[in-house]
Amino acid sequence: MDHCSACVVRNSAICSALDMDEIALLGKMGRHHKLVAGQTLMWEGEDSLLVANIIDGVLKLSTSLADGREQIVGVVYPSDFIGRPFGARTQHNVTALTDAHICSFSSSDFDRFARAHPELEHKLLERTLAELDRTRRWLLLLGRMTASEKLAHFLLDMSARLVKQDCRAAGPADAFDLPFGRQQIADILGLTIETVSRRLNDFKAQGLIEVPSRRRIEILNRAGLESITDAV
Amino acid sequence: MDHCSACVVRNSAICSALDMDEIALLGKMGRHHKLVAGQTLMWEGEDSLLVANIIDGVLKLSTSLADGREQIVGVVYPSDFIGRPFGARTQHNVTALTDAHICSFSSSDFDRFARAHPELEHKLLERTLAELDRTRRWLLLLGRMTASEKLAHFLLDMSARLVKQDCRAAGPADAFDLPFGRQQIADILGLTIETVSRRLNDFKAQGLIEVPSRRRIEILNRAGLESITDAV
DNA sequence: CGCCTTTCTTGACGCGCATCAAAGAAAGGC
DNA sequence: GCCTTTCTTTGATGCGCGTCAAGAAAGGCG
Repeated sequence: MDHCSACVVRNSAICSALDMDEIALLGKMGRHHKLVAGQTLMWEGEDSLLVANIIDGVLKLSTSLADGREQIVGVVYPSDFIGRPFGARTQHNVTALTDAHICSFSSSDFDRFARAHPELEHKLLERTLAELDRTRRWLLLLGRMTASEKLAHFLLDMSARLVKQDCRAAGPADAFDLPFGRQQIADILGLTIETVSRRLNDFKAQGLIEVPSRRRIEILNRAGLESITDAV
Repeated sequence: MDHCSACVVRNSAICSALDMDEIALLGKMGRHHKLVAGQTLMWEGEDSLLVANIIDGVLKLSTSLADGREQIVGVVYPSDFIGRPFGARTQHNVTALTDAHICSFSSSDFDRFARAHPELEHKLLERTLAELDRTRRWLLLLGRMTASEKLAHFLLDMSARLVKQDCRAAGPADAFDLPFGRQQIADILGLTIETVSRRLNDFKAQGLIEVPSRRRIEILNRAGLESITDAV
């Protein structure tokens, strides 16, 4: 796979830990893959057979209860890594939210390669530590915040992640398109779709945001949103 | 520090990745430390100056909001590892729940040593991946479970972790002492202390558990508790 | 042992968010 | 273009859990 030299995430994915020769070696084991929005790549509970780098698109990690209640436990973006190396069972579903490109490896191939390349493992460790920090902050959100606080937090977080890559000419500075529908926002924040809709309209009524189309958000008053998350 | 050869967690802590020579080297950098119950070892937001292995005792990781709401985001037991290697800021408070012994290292010493010893980093990676899996399941609990489901889950989880090390002669099989007070259980589950107390008494009234003293739990009907967590 | 502090329980009450229901808006198919 | 399907909004209602307020039990300590 000589795609690697042209890969758009080559300098930000974990591959950046490797030199040219190593990349070539790893590249031979990788398979480029295309996912359509809605497609599920891995299922909760099944053996962990593959891992992958996200080249393009957004995917969700989710778990659910027997009666259908669902919780999104992670969202991954280009250059992120998905899958569970080192022999455990997959703990959550992995589903594409948008059309996506990934570069996948067989778990066993990847595990073997990683153990032989400490720099790669180190990169993976740093990513995993950062993801653990982020997930722990999320516990605070789910366990202790009100619906408004959750949503304000969510919007600010999304703007931090999404604004840069959104280069629409017109419109105010803090504008972006969410890769989520209302139900998915609810599944991220531990709310119902109705509550998400209502609080979003409250924000609109307060002049904090504008919602020109279903998935588009424009932040009109960032300080106002921040004051909601400040937890006086 | 020649304590290492006599260390009780030597075969289960991350040190188990190392051979005798390496352990001796790492041991020289480590300092044995004693904590009393309630003592806070690290503070949210401060620079990450040390990491440590837990030798004995139980500690909590917690974050809080400006108005005092608190969420426990992790609980660590003997042989677990605490602190944030590789240069980030500490994201949560670390507080001893019981008297505790730890073996601590300066972050910078440890980072340098770890980067030079891939086997150690690998062990740390496996631990971090497992902790991330556990934390993500916790998201499901906080985001989507009712108070009773949360508590039943909690009790079963605690029994899995605590029963083995509790060798009190008398009493039924599934008996253990929690290292938590009611408030701490509430802070783990995203509830209030009153709700914890009420649901616990419900379980008692249903004959599922017995609570002979404040911190002691005896599971009388495990299947009954499990059916609560099954989410029909 | 008695006093004091801390922790836990119990009750009354109300709010926030879920639930149930239905209408409205956007998107996709042909 | 119209029709169907899917997603979102809006309204009415109710329950679960939080909040507020005592009171009871358990520890700690002189």
